Amino acid sequence: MPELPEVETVGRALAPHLIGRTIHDTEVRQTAFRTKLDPVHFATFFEGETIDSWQRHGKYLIFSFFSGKRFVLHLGMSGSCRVCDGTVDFERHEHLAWNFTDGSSWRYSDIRRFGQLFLIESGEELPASIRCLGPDALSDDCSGDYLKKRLSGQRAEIKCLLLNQRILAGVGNIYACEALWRAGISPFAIGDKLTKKRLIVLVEAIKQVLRESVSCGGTTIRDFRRPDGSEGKFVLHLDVYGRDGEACSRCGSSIVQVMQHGRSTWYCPCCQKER
DNA sequence: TAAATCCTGTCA
DNA sequence: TGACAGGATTTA
Repeated sequence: MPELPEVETVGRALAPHLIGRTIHDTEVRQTAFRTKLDPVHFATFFEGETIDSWQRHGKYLIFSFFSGKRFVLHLGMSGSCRVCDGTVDFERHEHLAWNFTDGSSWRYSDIRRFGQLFLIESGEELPASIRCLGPDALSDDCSGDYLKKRLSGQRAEIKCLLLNQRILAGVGNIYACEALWRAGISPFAIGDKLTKKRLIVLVEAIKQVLRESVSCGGTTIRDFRRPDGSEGKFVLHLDVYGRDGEACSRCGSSIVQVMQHGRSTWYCPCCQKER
């Protein structure tokens, strides 16, 4: 699913259609997501609420209402949103709708239903899973200094550590592979053993690849769609992800795919070094 | 720290 | 038909 650039793309595209709009009612066609949804609570929570602002932390979108309530959405592996006219037919995996008083409708579809939705009352704190997130990967708090301290004593491989949202929020499988390639760091390097100098390079690579992807509207591998239905174009700029057998664009060696703790990793064995 | 799990779809 | 898919949590 959506990693940081895809979530940012969704938030930016939705914002003009949501901010300042008032929800008239909702439709719930499916309740079984990662977080089970109570349709009655869902309906009463949103009715009459007007959206004030949105923000993103890692892969989570947080919508705030003027009332002080908040709605947190995580797109899981296959979640996507669109805004359409309220009279438009639901698509096969379109499970939720927020119908605005102006006749438009915000739809949420999620093929695999791994999405998470949290309804936060005014004054209530965010769920622990969000409070425990590491700094957003694009924020100033994400620095070589921070990573050096945070990875101290971490004996896992750096690829796996980058996927840990409690360390850094927003990086997923695609951008972990891409950032490590850009930084010339092996996915098998042990977190604790990376020098501060190399972590500074890594942080810059992470931010660079994320920013470039945001400017391309994210990466579409298969499911991801921007709210206007278009695909994320960063797929054209991937150097290693999904490119096993192809030549490394830096050194010409063959890109290799391996399974690393249950997730695919693509890397160049020649120019990505453990030390 | 690793594997299993939630679910549907696609590809080899 | 089985393996795998952009994720995160629970369990062993």
